[in-house]
Amino acid sequence: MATRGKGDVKPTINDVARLSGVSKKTVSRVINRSPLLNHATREKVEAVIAELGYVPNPQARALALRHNFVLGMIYDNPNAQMVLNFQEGVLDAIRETEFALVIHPVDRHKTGLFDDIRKFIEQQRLYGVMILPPLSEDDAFVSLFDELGCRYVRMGSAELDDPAHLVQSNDRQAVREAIEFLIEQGHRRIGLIEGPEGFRSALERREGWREALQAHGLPHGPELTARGNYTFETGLSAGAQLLDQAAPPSAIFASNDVMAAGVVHAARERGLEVPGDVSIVGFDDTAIAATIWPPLTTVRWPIRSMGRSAARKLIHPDLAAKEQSQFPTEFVPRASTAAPKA
Amino acid sequence: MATRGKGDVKPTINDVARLSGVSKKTVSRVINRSPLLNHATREKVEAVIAELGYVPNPQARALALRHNFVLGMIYDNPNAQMVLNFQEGVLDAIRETEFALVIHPVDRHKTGLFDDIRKFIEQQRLYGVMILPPLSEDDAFVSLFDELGCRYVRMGSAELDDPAHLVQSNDRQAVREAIEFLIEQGHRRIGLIEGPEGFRSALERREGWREALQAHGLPHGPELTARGNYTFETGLSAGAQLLDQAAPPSAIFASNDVMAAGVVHAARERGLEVPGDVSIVGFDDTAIAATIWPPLTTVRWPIRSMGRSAARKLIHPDLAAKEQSQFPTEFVPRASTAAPKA
DNA sequence: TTGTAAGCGTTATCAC
DNA sequence: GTGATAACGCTTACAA
Repeated sequence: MATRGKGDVKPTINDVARLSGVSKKTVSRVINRSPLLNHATREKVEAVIAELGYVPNPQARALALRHNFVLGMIYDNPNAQMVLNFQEGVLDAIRETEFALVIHPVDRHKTGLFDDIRKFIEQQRLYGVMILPPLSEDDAFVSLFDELGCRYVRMGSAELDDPAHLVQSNDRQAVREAIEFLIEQGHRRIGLIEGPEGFRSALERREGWREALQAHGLPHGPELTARGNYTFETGLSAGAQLLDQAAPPSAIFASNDVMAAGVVHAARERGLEVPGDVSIVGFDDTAIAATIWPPLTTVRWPIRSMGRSAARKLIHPDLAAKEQSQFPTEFVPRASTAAPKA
Repeated sequence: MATRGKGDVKPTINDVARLSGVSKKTVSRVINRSPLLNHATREKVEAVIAELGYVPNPQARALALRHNFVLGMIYDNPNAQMVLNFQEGVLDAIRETEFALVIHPVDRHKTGLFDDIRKFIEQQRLYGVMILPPLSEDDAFVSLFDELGCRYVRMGSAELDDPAHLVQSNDRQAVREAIEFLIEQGHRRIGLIEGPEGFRSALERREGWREALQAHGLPHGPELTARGNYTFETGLSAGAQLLDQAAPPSAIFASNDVMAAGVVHAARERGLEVPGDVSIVGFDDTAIAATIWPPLTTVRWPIRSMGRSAARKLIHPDLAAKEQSQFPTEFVPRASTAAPKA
């Protein structure tokens, strides 16, 4: 294995030490930016490092330091696009750094979840982890991270933790604004496709819907809601449930884009025009929002920015508390909404 | 950092050796499944390992072995869903193993791409890498991997390498079958939205289209083709180009699903019914295929299986050459295709 | 079949 | 400020 090619003997710290006439330890000090170091010595060593093209061996450092320069991403999410967007944000942040990203999807319904995560962190000697909803909403994991002495950042839809350990959106307010928009267009019966039970995002989005309707004295009873689990199929069936009523809503807010796409299908299957007969609003602004017909009015969830920030908070723990931890959503009106017919 | 909690001193190989009354080396032999080992000794050591809950330290192994138990995934792809699917396949394969996955997106137009990849492999001391199209189509990378003594597997749309280093689909044949389907439905003018220049997949899919039409003596000239780059927007504009002609095609094959979604939009913008006025076929069968309206007829690209197999080939190099390296596509007829009107 | 000694390339300790 | 020396936890010679 690993038959390394030609003149491929990479320089080590010993080579640098020898050529610059100092000890290993001094070279190590240069690498680790130790403050107590003679300026001249540092420059001399840095010159040799540059000349040799020396790069410290991460495995050796990991062994000595007892941690790797690796960030972990832990998730169990039905929304693939969200995971991918977050991941891209993280990669934005670690580009040009010495850090790498290892991803660790889990099944939250499986027994042994805790041991699995513990093993992952201990084995990889992670520098820090990022945890995505809905797992991030469970404080028990935080205890685990603390016990393992592992930095962490949670992503969530509400204020789950202090700013040093959190990147969040304000889903409740975002949905409130979306519903206000529908009300201004003249809608009076506005349905809700709720997300899965136990998801904080589902709860926040539902409350946003409720608060807006309540503030305007509009109906928000259970006959106007149906539950899905963030998949296309459940959006389809929940949409059907709402549209098949005697007095169907003139607008429907679905708690994410794929479910909204399902509602569009449900409407079409019934010969209903979107937005002519029913307006539809989603949440996420993932790729499908602009891809389906009609283009979907939705709320842009700044997942990529959150991923970027989460990684930065882990890499620079000193700045973590100061850096932004709340990320604004943006309402994106497209063609799936219009004033109601009559 | 890394203030490790309570009674958290993890057992090392020395503890195991001491408690089982053998040398470190013998324990090491047990861990590495050395064949020349007394059965009784092995059992004794394994008992102690189990009792202690000992797990070898991967960082120490990495240092001694000069490679990590880490697989790398290198890509630069406009198709996020494809990347994610492949990634999930890889994760399927490494679950329950000691391997981890680190992902490494790159920009193929950036200078220093080679150095970037070289650095990535050397730094992480990767066990092996998987490389996705279009990068995988460039033999120059193979030379790099060989030079670095790094195992690799390429993913592609045609026969790019020997089976030990390849997971592939046969896109040409897959498209040929899809076009045959349209011809059987009665279509005579069938347009093509081609993928970006320099992509082998784009070429193979175009040739599949051309071969099928040629075999049936049907037109396949440049007036029936337009080029996109696998994005929604280019699908939209290329679709417009085809549909705005004096004699527009009655069916259009788009080289991937998102472009097909763009064509659907282009048709709608012109008041054309899908599939009434124009049938549309995509390629990939990613999530959006079933999500858009009407549900998209497409070719299922077995990306996840390919990812799974790629990882397996890296982990078990001895089996790599024997394991399947060609993965069958599947034609998925849905509602976006029908017989032409007149 | 098993053990001893010497690395692997870094960082930590503690003198000077 | 800087440098010996001993870790870190494992594997690879090479012996026995």
